[in-house]
Amino acid sequence: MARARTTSDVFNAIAEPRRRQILELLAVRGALAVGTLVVLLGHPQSAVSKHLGVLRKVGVVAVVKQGKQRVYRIDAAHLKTVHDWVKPFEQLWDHHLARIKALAERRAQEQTFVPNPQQQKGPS
Amino acid sequence: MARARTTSDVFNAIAEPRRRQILELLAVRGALAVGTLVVLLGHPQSAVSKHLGVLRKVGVVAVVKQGKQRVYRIDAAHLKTVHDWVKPFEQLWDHHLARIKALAERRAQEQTFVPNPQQQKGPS
DNA sequence: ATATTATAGTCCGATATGGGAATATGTCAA
DNA sequence: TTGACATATTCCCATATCGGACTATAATAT
Repeated sequence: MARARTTSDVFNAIAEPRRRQILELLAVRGALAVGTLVVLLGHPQSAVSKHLGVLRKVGVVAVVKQGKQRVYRIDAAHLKTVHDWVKPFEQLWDHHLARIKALAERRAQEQTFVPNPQQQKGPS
Repeated sequence: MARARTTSDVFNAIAEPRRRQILELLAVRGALAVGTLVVLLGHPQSAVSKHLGVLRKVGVVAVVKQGKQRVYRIDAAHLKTVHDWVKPFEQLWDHHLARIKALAERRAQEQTFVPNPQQQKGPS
């Protein structure tokens, strides 16, 4: 098996910096035609279209034909997926949990509970 | 150029589902030795170690030697990067912005302002 | 010193990029 | 119809995986 498809997941889709940049622009300006994005980003049209293609397949952006242009806008629902995932980690940096972390670290030793030590293959 | 390194970015690091799973476990249990993770995840030790390696290089986890075990814990600061990035998009789904989106879409037409139409190569 | 345990790292192979160039498709205009 | 414009798609290629099997390294026990 190789690396996962960029179109398999929002997480994979936003791993690419340029794709994130596109989303940022769409968020700020509301909706943009490909040509506008090409100008704003300064990347070749080919690249922009391909990135938009990935974002489209994942569902994080939606298109609307408008004459010969295609206007893209964000479909934030899928970004919410990412948000919902990181959100729970918030507490780990929000509060000064440094001390609690240290505590957990010490506790990890006794808790290590390795039921089946040195197991090379996963269980059925 | 090919795909970006998984170690280049937190975004790239968390693109992998198993890596996300590891972070979830570490968040809940506080800190865990590799062996424990191997058991909990059911993946071969080799794979777990490699994923931990990626997370380590990105800085989202930290290790502490404890005898012959290595106890990993989350270093949430780097996850905050992701959080800070998606956060601004929150408003796009929080409120029923459907109408506003539609408005922006219509507005996009006039606003399309393509200063240099059909530009295959990016500017210097 | 030697064996054992806990992890990390290497080698291999199949696969999915992402960029550039060129081309295809689709839409409107004359 | 023919042509120009806006986008999407295809080709080619260098590269970075991810998993599995195996090996190397480190720490502890005997």
